[in-house]
Amino acid sequence: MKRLSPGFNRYFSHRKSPTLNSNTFHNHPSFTSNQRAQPKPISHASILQQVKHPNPIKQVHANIVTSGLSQNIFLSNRLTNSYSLCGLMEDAEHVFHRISDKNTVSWTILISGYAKNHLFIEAIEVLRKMITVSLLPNEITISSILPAFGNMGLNQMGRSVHCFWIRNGFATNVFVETALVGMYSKLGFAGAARQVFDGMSERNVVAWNAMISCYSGCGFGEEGFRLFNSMRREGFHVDCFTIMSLISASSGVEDLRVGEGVHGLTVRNGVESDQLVKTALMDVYVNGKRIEDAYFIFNDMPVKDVVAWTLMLTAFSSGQYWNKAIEHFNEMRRVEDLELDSVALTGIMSSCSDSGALHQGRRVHALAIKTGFAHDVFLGSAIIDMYANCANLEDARKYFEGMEEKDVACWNAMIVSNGMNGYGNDAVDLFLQMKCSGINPDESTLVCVLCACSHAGMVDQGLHIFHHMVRTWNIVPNLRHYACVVDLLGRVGRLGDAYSLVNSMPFHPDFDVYCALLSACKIHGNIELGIEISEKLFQLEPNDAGYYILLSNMYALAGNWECVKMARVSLRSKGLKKDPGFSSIEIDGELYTFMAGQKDHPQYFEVEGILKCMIVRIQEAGYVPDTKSVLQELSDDVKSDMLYHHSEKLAIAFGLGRTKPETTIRVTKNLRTCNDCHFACKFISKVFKRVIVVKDANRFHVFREGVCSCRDYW
DNA sequence: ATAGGGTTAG
Repeated sequence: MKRLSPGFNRYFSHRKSPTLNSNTFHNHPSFTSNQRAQPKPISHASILQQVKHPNPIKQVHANIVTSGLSQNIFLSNRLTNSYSLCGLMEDAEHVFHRISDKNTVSWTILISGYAKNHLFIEAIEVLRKMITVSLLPNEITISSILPAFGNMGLNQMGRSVHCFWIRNGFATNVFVETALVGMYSKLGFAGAARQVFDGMSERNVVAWNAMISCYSGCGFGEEGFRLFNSMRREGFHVDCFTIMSLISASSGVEDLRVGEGVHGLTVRNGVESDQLVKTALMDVYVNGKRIEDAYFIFNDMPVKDVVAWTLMLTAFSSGQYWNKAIEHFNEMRRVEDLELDSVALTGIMSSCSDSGALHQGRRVHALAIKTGFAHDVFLGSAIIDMYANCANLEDARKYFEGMEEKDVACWNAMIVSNGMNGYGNDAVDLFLQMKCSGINPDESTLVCVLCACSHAGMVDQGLHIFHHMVRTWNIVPNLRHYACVVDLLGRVGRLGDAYSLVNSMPFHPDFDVYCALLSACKIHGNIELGIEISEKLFQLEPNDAGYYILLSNMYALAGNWECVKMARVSLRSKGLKKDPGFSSIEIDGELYTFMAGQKDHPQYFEVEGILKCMIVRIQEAGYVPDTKSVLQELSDDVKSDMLYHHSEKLAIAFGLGRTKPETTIRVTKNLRTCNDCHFACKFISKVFKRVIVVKDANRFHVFREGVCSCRDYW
């Protein structure tokens, strides 16, 4: 017998210090009194059962071969299973193929192995081969293959296997039925899942959990909670899987009290120490924008894994605490034994993208290269997005062209990047190239191309692509697409066409559609239609601050200050707040964020003088404050002062003071930039001989020598 | 030998 390698030791987690020599198998704790009858197979098998890492499995494998036991079907099956469990499907296949008389168990192990490794097509293929050699799948084979149909959306195949099961008159089996519930749940057929569930003669916790998670996954969270109550009435013990399903049921509910209730349940059922439960709870609070509560749970975790760290990172990023996100990421890198993965890198990359932090983004890109993740397509699309969002289309393009593998998301990111910069023709070219390279456009592609056409005023092109994609790519247009087309038509002034599209499309118009129409009304001065749309929006969602603002802005444009006041008062009486506008600028790798009128900003003393000087200089060059941009009834002096303190101007003034002459100034704004700031930026670029890049919520504006890249069309 | 759970981009 060959000696096992010393590395074998550390894979025995349950044994403190096994002495490893050829006697190990015989000394193994699971070794029982029948050792004399069949000593070797049992010891090999029991070791295989406990070992979860590739190397010791290979050792045992070699040992089996050298002991002349390779034809033992029981051992070969176990070996196939061990390889499958640690993801080595090639080795599993290898062992499987050497079994001369494969039985149902051998086939089932291989099928379940592929399914567990999410190789569903392979799993189905093995099942097909199994049937061709005239072996009938048993109840375990069936429960192993069902998830494959669910995950692949293979509705027909799943149903036919379900029929096969019934036709063959197998006795009811809780595993198969639970797997059927899971399959129908993944396919989105909550009704079919419930039918199976109701027909079960025996139900265990797993079956209840599967049904509850089905409801929460299909968006029927309340039904999930109702089922949970029945489950408790019937006396079933709640485990952490139940809690996980309830958490995901509650994360769809806006009312955070539901989430808090589940948090309480978690504590009462003693599963609050589970790592996954904690992470899921963090997610509930993150979704409810209660980042401090999430942070509390995070800090309370005795062991923080990379997922928890990453979730916290994206929480800071989504809350626009960008510096905190960067700080958190740096902290994360210092944690010992915490390996960064592509998800973590993608998280920080998209944070850099959202904040316009180009230097930080470059650092993360370098880190991605160093850690070998630079070719991950997920991270790749985030890298493209980051360069493009930081007004660096050239680097986005360079990276994109160097990519070995591009998926549809990478193409979409590149198309949208061109669109945001106003390069409509390039965006359309990319779209055509994408089709030539064999990548199928998806629903987002259509959005990206339509936006690009819209920004560039390419109405006919846009309409053509819309109709073409719907006809030949069988893309079913959704509300987002209609909003893009409304925008496309509205921007160039075809308000009538836009309006009749809104009335004839097969959906009730939503926020995006009305907003597209409304902004067209604003651009083209159709106040009457604008007020009509604003009121519709207002009725749609009377508790959203955004709609009050829109309505009041429309009244302001019409000069109806009475109505403006009414809208503002009702806004305040409901205690609603609108999202404040802010602009950020990155200087020496640090982000500075300014809010409009924020005179208590730590850098305000530094900005104040430069700002005053900047305003005077551009006024000399012909700038006049556009007081119409202030949508409140105030004196012109007060209006001008408000305009001078818009967040973009504060950030630009700060940038002028902190950077060398001729350096490009890049500012990122969370909302759309106003008319006055746009007007002022042209003068600033000319007077101070600077290129100014303003990224607003919509697109890029590159101001150079008094002209903007958007050609005043946004 | 069999079923159910957390993070990321467009």
